[in-house]
Amino acid sequence: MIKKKLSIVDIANKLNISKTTVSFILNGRAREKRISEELVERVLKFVKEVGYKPNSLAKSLRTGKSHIIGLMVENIADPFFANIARYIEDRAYKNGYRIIYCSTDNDADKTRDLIGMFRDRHVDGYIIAPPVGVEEDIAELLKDDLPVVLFDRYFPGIDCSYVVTDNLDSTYTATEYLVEQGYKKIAFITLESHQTQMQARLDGYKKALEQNNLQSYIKEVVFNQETKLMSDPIADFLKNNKDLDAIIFGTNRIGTCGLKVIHSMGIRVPDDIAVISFDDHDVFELYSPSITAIAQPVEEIAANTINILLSKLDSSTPNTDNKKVTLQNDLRYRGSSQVNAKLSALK
Amino acid sequence: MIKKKLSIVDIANKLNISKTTVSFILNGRAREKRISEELVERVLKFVKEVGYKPNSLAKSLRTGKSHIIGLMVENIADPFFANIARYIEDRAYKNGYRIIYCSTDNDADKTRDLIGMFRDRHVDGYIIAPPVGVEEDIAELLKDDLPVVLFDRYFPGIDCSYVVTDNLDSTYTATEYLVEQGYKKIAFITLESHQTQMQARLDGYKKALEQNNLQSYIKEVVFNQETKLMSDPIADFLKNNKDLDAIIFGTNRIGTCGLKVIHSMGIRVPDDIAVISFDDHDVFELYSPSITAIAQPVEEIAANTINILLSKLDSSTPNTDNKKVTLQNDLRYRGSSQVNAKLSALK
DNA sequence: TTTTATTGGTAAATCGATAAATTGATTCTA
DNA sequence: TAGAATCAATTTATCGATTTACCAATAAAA
Repeated sequence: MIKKKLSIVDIANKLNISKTTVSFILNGRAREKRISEELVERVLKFVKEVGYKPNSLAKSLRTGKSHIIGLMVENIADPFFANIARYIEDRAYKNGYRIIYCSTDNDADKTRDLIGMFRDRHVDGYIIAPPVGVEEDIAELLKDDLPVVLFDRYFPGIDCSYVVTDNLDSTYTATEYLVEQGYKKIAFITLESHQTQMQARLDGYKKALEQNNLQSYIKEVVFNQETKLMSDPIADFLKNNKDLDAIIFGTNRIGTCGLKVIHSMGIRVPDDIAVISFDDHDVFELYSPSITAIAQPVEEIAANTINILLSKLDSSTPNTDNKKVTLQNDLRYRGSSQVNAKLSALK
Repeated sequence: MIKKKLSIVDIANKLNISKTTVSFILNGRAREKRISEELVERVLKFVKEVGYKPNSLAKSLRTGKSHIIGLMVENIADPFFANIARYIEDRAYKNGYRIIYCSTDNDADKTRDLIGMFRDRHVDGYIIAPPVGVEEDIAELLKDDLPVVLFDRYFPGIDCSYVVTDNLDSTYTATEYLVEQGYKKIAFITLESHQTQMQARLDGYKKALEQNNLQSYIKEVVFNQETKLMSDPIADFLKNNKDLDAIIFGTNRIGTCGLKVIHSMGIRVPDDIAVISFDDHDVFELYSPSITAIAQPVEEIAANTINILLSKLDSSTPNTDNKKVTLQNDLRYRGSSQVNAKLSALK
């Protein structure tokens, strides 16, 4: 007893009318097409009765619209991206859009491949946290007039909508804050990356140090899913720089990883060393004493991103210029730097 | 200069051959269809030259296969689900499948709607962490011979493949462990839920207490995205049960939330109270002293799930019986219970 | 009276692929 | 030498929708 799925033709046949009429009615074009109230009702009633739902593949093929948004994040397992994905998914869903997502791993080749796959699935819009190396592919999408919004990072040379945060300013402020508290040997441990946001974070740190004539201690770690491959270099770095009095971590991932290293080396926070991390995370809040963090406004980032895309997708709004949004981060001062601040004030 | 996308007809016309021939060649059926080597090469070369890629919508419409897997998790922002999603995505990608995902929020109506949407997009297979209330919808999918794998929970009454962990056994062991350490007033704080896995966790706790003739202290909290709405009831519960000496949390979400409450109330772990949480999380490892956790084998869960689905999708393997997998959890003993254990041994 | 509009629809083309049936020329087989 | 098989593709149907073009009958306008 295989219940074959009904098609619009079946509906039309059952009602002895043409499929065109059914299509018009189902697409709300009945009035426009002057179809009688009586027939409209009869069709709607029947359609509801048998639970007919139009095949969206066929629909997409004909209309060119898929009502799917392609979302490319660096790694869906990263809480920062997972939270953004969650918010975007919700807003999209409420607007009749679905999400196909994938993780790029910051791999340009993989990303290129994925963009290609999104294209031939005719996704209606693209939300991308792009890795370095896909500039041309993004440019290509734009050239073909496809709606694209970048987030977390962007390409300075390309005129494309994006939503980012003020990374430089945040690390600058955080570093200045540490300097004011009396810290002199402040390290910046970050991921090796040429992405705009990571560069800006580094630049903010450098700028603050330069202005205060302090030496910089920079450690760039290659990202790896395998935590150990990231911990070991950090441990080495700390061993070689025993006199550091503060560390700023460039991402939440490296922050939690760094904390584990610090922990295992028996270094006390903040008595031995003060810590600030980019991105907030439950770990930083619950660490004892809690860790100062640069919190990105996750919801705001997501909301801005999806809103820009939805307005591009909404054909009723004129295709305005690309929106470039930079949001402010929130420096959440917590015990890890403050307690020590008090201590050092007593010295 | 709008570069209209090429179709198979354009290719055929340009080469003065039939589109069917092109289709056969592109689908590797050239030999089978005895098409001359020379022509095959000419077509492949040309296709590569102009960068033609078949429209997968049209393909899906005709073949009924979409090469998309529908993934439904409770909440993609939950690290447990995000990590599973990540692994599944990778394996799927390597096998030529893409993922459409969505968060159910454990809402049966929303889930039903999403299943419907997956269906009319003709996803090839379904991976679902199902909320209570969609039994019939799952049964319907199975009746129509669609490949489905459930994970994290399942429906005892439905013959469907699933991958879960031994929840009952884990909380039983954890509770027994606390009892052995001398704890007497052990609370179980969990989410209000009728899902199999949550019930099993509760049952394991109850079983251990009963066997030891101890009183149970159970607090069920309604899940809410808004953390405060979960912290307040927990705080009330703790205030009303000041003499508790240990707590087991039913999920990572409620565990971190509970820790924050404990923290803000000035209760010390493990000196005042011992803590064990279901699901492991960076927070539990980094908390000081670190917290014992029941770690679910995330990768194994994901690997089993996607493997079962892929083998169902692989038409070459005969459609065997449904696989029902129960994996063992890993009880990671850490300071939060051990340190106190030593203390209480000294008393 | 002829033209134009309105009414209430329908038939056929189209989207871009795959699958089934067919073709005409040659070669093999009984 | 009639019939079958092989070759190398081609023509046509199909998937399930939307969209364009059209139609016959009547009413209104010029």
